Formats: sequence, C-alpha cells, structure tokens
Amino acid sequence: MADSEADFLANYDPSRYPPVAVTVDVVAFTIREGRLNVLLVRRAGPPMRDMWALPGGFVGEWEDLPTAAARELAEETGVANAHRRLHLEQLGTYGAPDRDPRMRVFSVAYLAFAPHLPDPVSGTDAREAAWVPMDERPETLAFDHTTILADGLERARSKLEYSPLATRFVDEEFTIADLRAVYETVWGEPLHAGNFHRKVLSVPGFVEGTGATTERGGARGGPRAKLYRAGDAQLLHPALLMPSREEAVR
Amino acid sequence: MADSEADFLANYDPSRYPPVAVTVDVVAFTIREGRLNVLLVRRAGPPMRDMWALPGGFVGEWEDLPTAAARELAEETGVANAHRRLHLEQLGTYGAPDRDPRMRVFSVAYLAFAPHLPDPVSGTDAREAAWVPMDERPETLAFDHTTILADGLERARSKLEYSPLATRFVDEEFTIADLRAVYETVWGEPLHAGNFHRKVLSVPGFVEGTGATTERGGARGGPRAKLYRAGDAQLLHPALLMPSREEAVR
DNA sequence: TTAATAGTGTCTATTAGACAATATATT
DNA sequence: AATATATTGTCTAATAGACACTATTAA
Repeated sequence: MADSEADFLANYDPSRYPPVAVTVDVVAFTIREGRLNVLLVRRAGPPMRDMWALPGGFVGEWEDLPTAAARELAEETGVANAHRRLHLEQLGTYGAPDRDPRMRVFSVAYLAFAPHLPDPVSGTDAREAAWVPMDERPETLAFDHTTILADGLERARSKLEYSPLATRFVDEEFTIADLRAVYETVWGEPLHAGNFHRKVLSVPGFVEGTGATTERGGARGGPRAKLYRAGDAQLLHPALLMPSREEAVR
Repeated sequence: MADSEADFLANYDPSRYPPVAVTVDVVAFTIREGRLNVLLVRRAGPPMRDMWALPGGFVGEWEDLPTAAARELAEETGVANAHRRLHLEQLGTYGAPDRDPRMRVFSVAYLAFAPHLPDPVSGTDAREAAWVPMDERPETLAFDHTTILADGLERARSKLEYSPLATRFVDEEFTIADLRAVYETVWGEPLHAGNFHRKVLSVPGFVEGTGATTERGGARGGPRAKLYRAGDAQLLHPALLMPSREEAVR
C-alpha cells in the first residue's frame, strides 16, 4: 500500500498537464487626507504595458498565498511583512480562461488595509507605483483588475459593518471622531456624530478607553477628545449598518 | 507598440515557470431527513487512496472556474449544470505548498446548496460517492479538505443570517415551517416557531405568498399551512441572527 | 378525544435614529 | 466673541424575544 503510493509519486510527471500559472494580486487600501486610496502600479512591460494595474505577481515555488500577498505589498510600499497593524484577507480567485493573453493565469486576490502606508518605492522591476484616490482612479485597469478592485471595495464597505476593521485604518490610539472619519470615507456618506459615538461605545469589545485624551481640541475648536484603542471583538454585535443598505437590499 | 506586444506573446514560453496545477473542490450541502448532508467521495487512486475527500478535480484547459465546479458536482450527482435551484459560490482558495504530495496544487473551493440532490452516481473514475450526514462525517478527510469543509460549514451558517439562501434548500413552494427546519438543521438549535414565523414575514422580499396551502396538516396534527415561494431579496434586512452569535463574538 | 401545529396577540427590553443641550476648546 | 467639536440626554419608532392564545387538523 505505502509502496504503491510511493511508486505513484516517484513516477508522477507534472509536465503532462497544460501549463497554468498562479499569481496574487493585492487590493491595498489606506486613507490619506480624508480620502480612500488604492495602491496601483503602472505596468513596465508587456502585456498591457503602461496600463495601471493592481500590484501582484507570481506565487513563489515554496511560498504560501498570504506570504506571497504580503511580499507583493512589501515590494511596492516597503511595509515590512510583519507590519503589526496590517490586515490581509483573501478576496477571491479570478480564473476566466482569457483573462491573461500569455497563458492560463489564475489570480488569487487579497485585500489589505493599513493606516499611513508609506509612499510607494520603486519595485524590483522599476515599475511606477502610486497611491491613487479612489475617485480619481483610471476607469479601466489591466486584465480584469477593474472587477477585482470593485469587488475589493464592496468587501471593504461591508466588512466595516460587522467587523472591527475600521480600527486598522487609524493609529493605535484614536478618537471616536477618527473612527467616524473612516466610516464616512469608505461609505462615502456623513454619519451623525452623536449617534455614532454612542453606538460605537455600546458595541462590546469594539474599543476600549485608554484614560488619556488628545493634547489639543479639534483644529477649529472643540474640547479634547478621549482616546481609545481597539478592543478584542472579532465581530461587531450589534453591527453598524450602512445608512444606504436599506434601499440596496434587492 | 502593438508589434512589441505581439512579439512578446509569440516568444512567450510558459514552460519556464515551475509546474503548478489548479483544481476545484466542491463543498455540496443538502438536507435529507432533517439532517445536513455533505457530498463526499472515496478516493479510488493515489495519493491518499481510499480516504474520503471532497468531490473535485482539475480545471479544464478552457473551462471557467464556476463551470468546473458545476461539472464536478454534476459528475457525482447527475445534477444538470443548469439545475434551476442550485446555488454555487466561491468559498476560497487553498494553496499551502505541501497540501498535495504530487506537485504544487491550488484548490479553488466552491460551496453548493440545493434541495433534494439525487443519490450520487458512480463518477467517470468509478470512485464511490455518498451523501454523508455532517455529524457522521469522518474526522479527517484527504489533503486539507477537513479545513475546507469546516470553512464551508461556517460560511453556510452565517449566510443564512443575511441572505435568503435557505430558500435554496427547500422546494419551490414551501411553508414557513419548512424554512424553519432548514435554519434549525444548519444552525443546530431549535428556534421559536411563532417568533420565527413573524420574523420571516416581516423581512421585505424574503418570501411571497402563493395563496395556496398544503393539502394536509402536519403529520401529527395541526392546520394546513400557507405556501410561499422565494421573494426577490438578495439581502435580508433586518437579518435573522443566530441565537448563539452573541457569545461567539470574541 | 387528545395532541400537535399554524398563525396571531401581547408585553418588555433593546436598539436606531432624530434632535437637542452642554461644556470645552480653537481662531 | 464667534464657532466648531465632544459628549450626553431625550424622545419615538422599530425590533427581538418571551409567553400566551386560538383555530385547525391528524391519529
């Protein structure tokens, strides 16, 4: 039994299968100056040279998928793999037979969030990379990256509802107003400050107070705000629902 | 420009990349005799001969991912690709470097639901296939399928909360009690009949009445029940939350 | 006749959201 | 002094969930 399995593996010839490749592509969001930004790269070589695309590349031979995604992100932004506050989750896999003209390529897309990600550095392949505000992004990206980005945005928007993800977009210590700015930026609509405040504090484990306050009040007046850090909740219950969800139900 | 892109493609040699393969594996759930069942196959050949596994296989050269998943399911169950009430969604991709001893294999897992799926037929490769009640499933499956199945179950459980997925587990016309049985089966806990009834009817677009009733009352008494069919909602709002969610938040 | 079930009524606690009020900062 | 902001208070409508009740049907 064990022998036959060993024999099988010794005689196994992978090359008789049609060649396919697997890449990871990363939808990386950060917030800069009150706007949601996505990391894009301009392709340096064919195919689709000079088009904007999501950062990504082939998965290394001995590399795990999340490791590959973190590496691709690090190559563009210099963010260390182990960046403490980086959130990385799998978004989905895109494998339409004609999505890449070179060969059959399956792309495993990842979604990344972090506060204050640094300005992009030139990648190893010297391609241009930039943080692009979502409302100024090119209408179409290379390959099917337009779809992937749209899916990533939708995932981010709904993840804010039931997960404490928003705390990944702010500093380690933050005010309720900081957190509200994240929701308003990603959801694209204003929230009622008072109700939001009370709601956040009412969700168990979402945030915990530090006892400290900001050094100064708001830029244009107002008292100092209490500082909080992320709590231990993995799921927000009850959830913070998008105001526009109601109509988007069908 | 166009020329250089054409040149590039003509000279592109896929074989210089290390060989990888992409498979689809399907977590197919159905409800039989009040129990949640999953479709498993017993592996006919190496590696891991005779172990139970999720149905799946290599993605065809010109095949889309959802098409491949539907085909794999059809090969085991005879369910036509276009089965009207089959729900199929991508669950995630599993690509740990050592998950398959033969070579680097990435598996794109799909989640499938349908009512009354037929008894498995022998697949083309003559392997044994069976519907297995979830509480009698083998402790470990081949490869990383134990993990994939666990992820699929978790996805199914939470999808019932905010999507009208439960209507895919019942006949086209169903009673509120039929629907409640789905929730109780997948969530594994009893629900209050009266409150569930009112709740379902209060969610816009979840179900719509047909005007008809069942021919007979319940097996052990009770009035005839009104019949409903699935409504047009894509999202349940407000959601039906699992009773045990509250504690599972951290 | 007994028991099970469908469907509805009622009550309470919780929550969402509109709106207001107060105190504390900034310019 | 004028204005912006953080935080808390109040009120109303909607909702979840516990419990009870009625009508209908099978055995």
